[in-house]
Amino acid sequence: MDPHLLRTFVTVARLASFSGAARELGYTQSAVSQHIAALEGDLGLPLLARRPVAPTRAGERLLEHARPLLLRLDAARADLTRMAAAPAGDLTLAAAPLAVHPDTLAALPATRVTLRVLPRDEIPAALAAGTADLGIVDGLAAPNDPLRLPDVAPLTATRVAEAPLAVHLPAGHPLAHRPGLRLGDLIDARWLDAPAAGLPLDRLRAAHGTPGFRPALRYDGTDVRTLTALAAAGHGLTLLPATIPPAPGATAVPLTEPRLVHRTELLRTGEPAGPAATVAAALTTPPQSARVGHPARRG
Amino acid sequence: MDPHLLRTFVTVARLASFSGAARELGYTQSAVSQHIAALEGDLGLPLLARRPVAPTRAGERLLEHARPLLLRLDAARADLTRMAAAPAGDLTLAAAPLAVHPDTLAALPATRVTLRVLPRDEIPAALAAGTADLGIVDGLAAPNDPLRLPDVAPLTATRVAEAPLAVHLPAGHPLAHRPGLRLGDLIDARWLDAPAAGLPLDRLRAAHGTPGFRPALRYDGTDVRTLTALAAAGHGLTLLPATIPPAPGATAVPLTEPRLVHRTELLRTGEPAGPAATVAAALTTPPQSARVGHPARRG
DNA sequence: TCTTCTTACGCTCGGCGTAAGTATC
DNA sequence: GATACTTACGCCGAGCGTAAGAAGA
Repeated sequence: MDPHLLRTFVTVARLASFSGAARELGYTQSAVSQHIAALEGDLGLPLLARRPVAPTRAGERLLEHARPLLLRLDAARADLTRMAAAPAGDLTLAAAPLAVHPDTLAALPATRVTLRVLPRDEIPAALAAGTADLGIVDGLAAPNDPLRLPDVAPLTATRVAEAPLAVHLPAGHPLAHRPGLRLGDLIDARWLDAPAAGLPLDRLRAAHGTPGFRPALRYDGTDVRTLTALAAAGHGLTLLPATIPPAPGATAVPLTEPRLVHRTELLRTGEPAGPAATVAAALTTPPQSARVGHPARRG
Repeated sequence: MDPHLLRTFVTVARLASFSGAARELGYTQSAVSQHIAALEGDLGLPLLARRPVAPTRAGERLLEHARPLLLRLDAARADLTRMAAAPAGDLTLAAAPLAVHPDTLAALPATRVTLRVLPRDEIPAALAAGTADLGIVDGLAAPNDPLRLPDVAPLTATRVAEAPLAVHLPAGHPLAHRPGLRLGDLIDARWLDAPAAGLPLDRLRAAHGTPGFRPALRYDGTDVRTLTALAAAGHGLTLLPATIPPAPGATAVPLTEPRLVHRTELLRTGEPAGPAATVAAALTTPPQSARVGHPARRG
């Protein structure tokens, strides 16, 4: 269960080739073969079928363990070496598209800050890898509930804001003139599938406890204006924080049921220091802090 | 970043002693010293202060990474070796106290099942370690929201049931005759702190977004009847699923605000097989399934 | 001075590469 | 017979223990 062996195993499984993995990792074919043999011997299970190379059931299972394990291992190393590199003075902030909001932008100092907009899922990894010093993530949540975040490293999350939600519909839509909408009214509609820029449809399904919310057009970019424009053009509905204005030709109708909010949280690794601390303080109204990324996180 | 080195580091930090760690791990003092030196050299950071032995800031940070990492590594090994040990025929089910409900018990076959009641936090680890074949966990959640679970291994969670909530108060309590209660009415009350048997107070604070819910008596056991008895005796309030009858001398008043439910989920590792599959099927109404324990879990 | 961590040094064994072997297409 | 994984074997270095050294109580 040496990480080197696991890394080799994951690579072999991904490339479905021993020799390919050897090339990629800078080993000889022989070494890769020995790695896999060592793992299989250690666990007492065949992990890979040869010719063609494909994981066995046990191998599949090991992959599910190994991938997040290696991710966390890399994150740990990156986090620590970054600590050694010391405060650089400049600050990089990784933000989810919907988390970029006038209020948050106002809290930033004018200079020495780099703002990077990333899909929300990649933000914890960016923090863990040291690509960013602070992160702003967002998501759907019950009021005052913390967000659920991928667990790649020990991160501290602090509430920044919560906003009500609204559904963007083209002006001609039959429901466009309602004062408010329930999610249940919209299960059968076609929805824009924009997990990077907008809110993932899975979260809607989970919130309502049904399948449905069928995807229409998919958009993988991170541009929110594109998303509102697509909604205005009738390519599908989208649920956004009420702070986002609808594009011309569209209406934003408040969501009344269930009681969900669009929540944004500030994410940081360990204790913030230097310029990160000031920005973090500016972004967060008193506390609402909870540690995430740990079994004992609700302690 | 070899796991052996990490394990040594964690042990040294825990015992605050190189020689103690050496004894516990079966190394010589010298080897432990070399392990720590190797880690510090690799990361370029001092991790431990000597004399007295205590982690530095970087060391603290590494501990936060290393502990869950080693936990997952052990879980992976245990999971795989258990896979090798093959289906034993007998079935062990690890359940959180509040998850033991007549309905769930009715779904169990009469024989060849061992039921172990554990604190809810230990159940994922028990599954990962192979101490149990299936788990039943519970918690507070918004309706149709999945539970948040510690992330020690790739586990599959399936909804079993959701129940409304009720506050148990002694019969003489001023609020005991209300038809329903809001959580906000009870912030300043004294609460039973029983994280193993009942619901952790932290979850109440998170749900209501305030501190408060001050702990009165703490109870660390897993016996629900003890908990209801303590509430009846006036040692503090407690929030329980409405399916749990109050003890004599207490009343259970439904919780109306916020809209939370007591949710129970079935937990299993990988694909269920053998007797575990039948029990799993009996416990779960159609699907409501979501994978947990993975960065990509909301994919 | 005693305890505890560090450093020096030699040995062993794990793990890599080279090269020969074997199985599958 | 070509390709791709396995096995044999020798070499090097990582990592352990023994033992001597240094530093704090």
